[in-house]
Amino acid sequence: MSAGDIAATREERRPRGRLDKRQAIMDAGLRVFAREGYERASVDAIAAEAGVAKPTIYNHLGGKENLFREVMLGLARAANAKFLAALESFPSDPSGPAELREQLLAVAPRLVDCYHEPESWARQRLLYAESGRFPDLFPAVLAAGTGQGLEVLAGRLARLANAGHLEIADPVRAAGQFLALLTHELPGLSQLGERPIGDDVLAGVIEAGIDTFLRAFSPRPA
Amino acid sequence: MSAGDIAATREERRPRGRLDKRQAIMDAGLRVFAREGYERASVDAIAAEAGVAKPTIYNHLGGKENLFREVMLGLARAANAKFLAALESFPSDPSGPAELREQLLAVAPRLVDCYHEPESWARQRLLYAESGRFPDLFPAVLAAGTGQGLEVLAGRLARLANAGHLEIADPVRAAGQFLALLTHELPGLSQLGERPIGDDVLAGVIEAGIDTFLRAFSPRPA
DNA sequence: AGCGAACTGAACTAATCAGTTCAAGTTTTG
DNA sequence: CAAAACTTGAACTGATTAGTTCAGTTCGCT
Repeated sequence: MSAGDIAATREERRPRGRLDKRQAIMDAGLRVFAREGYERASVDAIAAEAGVAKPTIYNHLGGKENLFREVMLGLARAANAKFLAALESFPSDPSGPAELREQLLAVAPRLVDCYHEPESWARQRLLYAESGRFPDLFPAVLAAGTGQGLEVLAGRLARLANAGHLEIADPVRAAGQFLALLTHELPGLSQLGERPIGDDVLAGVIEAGIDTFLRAFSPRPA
Repeated sequence: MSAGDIAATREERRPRGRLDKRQAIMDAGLRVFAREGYERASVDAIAAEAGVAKPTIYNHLGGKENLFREVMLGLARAANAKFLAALESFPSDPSGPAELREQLLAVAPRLVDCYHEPESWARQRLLYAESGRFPDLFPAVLAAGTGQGLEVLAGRLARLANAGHLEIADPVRAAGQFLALLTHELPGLSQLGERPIGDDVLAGVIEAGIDTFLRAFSPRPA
């Protein structure tokens, strides 16, 4: 019972059944990978943190490499879902420039949040760290994650342009620039996610990004 | 002449001299760290690739952790020097908007190059990967590297604003946005440095970034 | 020449870890 | 209830690694 009571302090009741062992393993895998990195993360540590025996990991996920891949793809899918949900409140028919700015300022924090939450930092850092050893991971994560959101955002911008609220030649590129303007300071400010950013600082970054974007893409008076 | 020649140190006459062992170790360390990551890189492999016995590494650099730190700081310093050199040809007194744009388009590839060369990708990826285990590394690399360049670029922008060529409220923030607009597509396009980017594609990215920047920060007609 | 410092190669320690095996226990299901 | 499937803990293998030690070699310098 020496290994058990460590896990028992975290989960009050450990169902020995085989129900959601897989999800528990993936959750623990994410935590340990994020904390230690791929190489230093030991399968034993993941098993202990998941409250599961080591062979169970091999039963469900086949091994460390596959577990890592599944964790990363899960992160990408979750991030994409959250990003798309945030895009739901993207302005689609503002009454004028002032309302457009207001609505952009309202939705931007939700979009930036997608880049600033711990899972996003973990995803990005593990991706940067391990895309050398997992060459298929970067395209896969991009496809399941940010890539799709960028396309949808581009569509939203194109609609605004079509309605005369913006002047955009290349919506996909403009969407990338929009996100870059909103997020480029985050790595430095948050020390790659290891330090919180003050709400006022974040609001300043967002406002500056939105204003630069609007100055660049607002229709010019003829 | 002896410090830079890494390619020849393989099988050729190996100078047992004591002078450039340290640099050979750091060069080999960079290569192996970039190729394998910190954890997977073995000191034996670095010693072999440097053409040096293992104890020599411990004599010169004290151990794996310290070697890694030195490699990262060396990368940051070199990147900073190259960035500052590129900034020498940043426009300082253009005759008008057209020449300003032309001069920006001329200097931008040199700046973008600083972010697109292999050492830059290695630095960024190792920094993202290991800043959890080396918490002091991120601030140190930022201070020795990008941080300084950003300040200098901000100064250049402020001079342009002061001369009436641009309208900039916060030069440091504008400098960050300038670089973000120029570089935000690089990770995706180059697969974190593992694939080359076509010159025409890169030129398109640069032109789009410059144009967005200029539309946002050009003086408005009163 | 010759002294002292640096370098070498090789072996050695102590530790870690991925993945496997197995006997015994538990859950699910027919 | 009973068979089938899953889980557990624990031990074990095979391999790798950081860091150290040391006797002998080579180099720089006077």
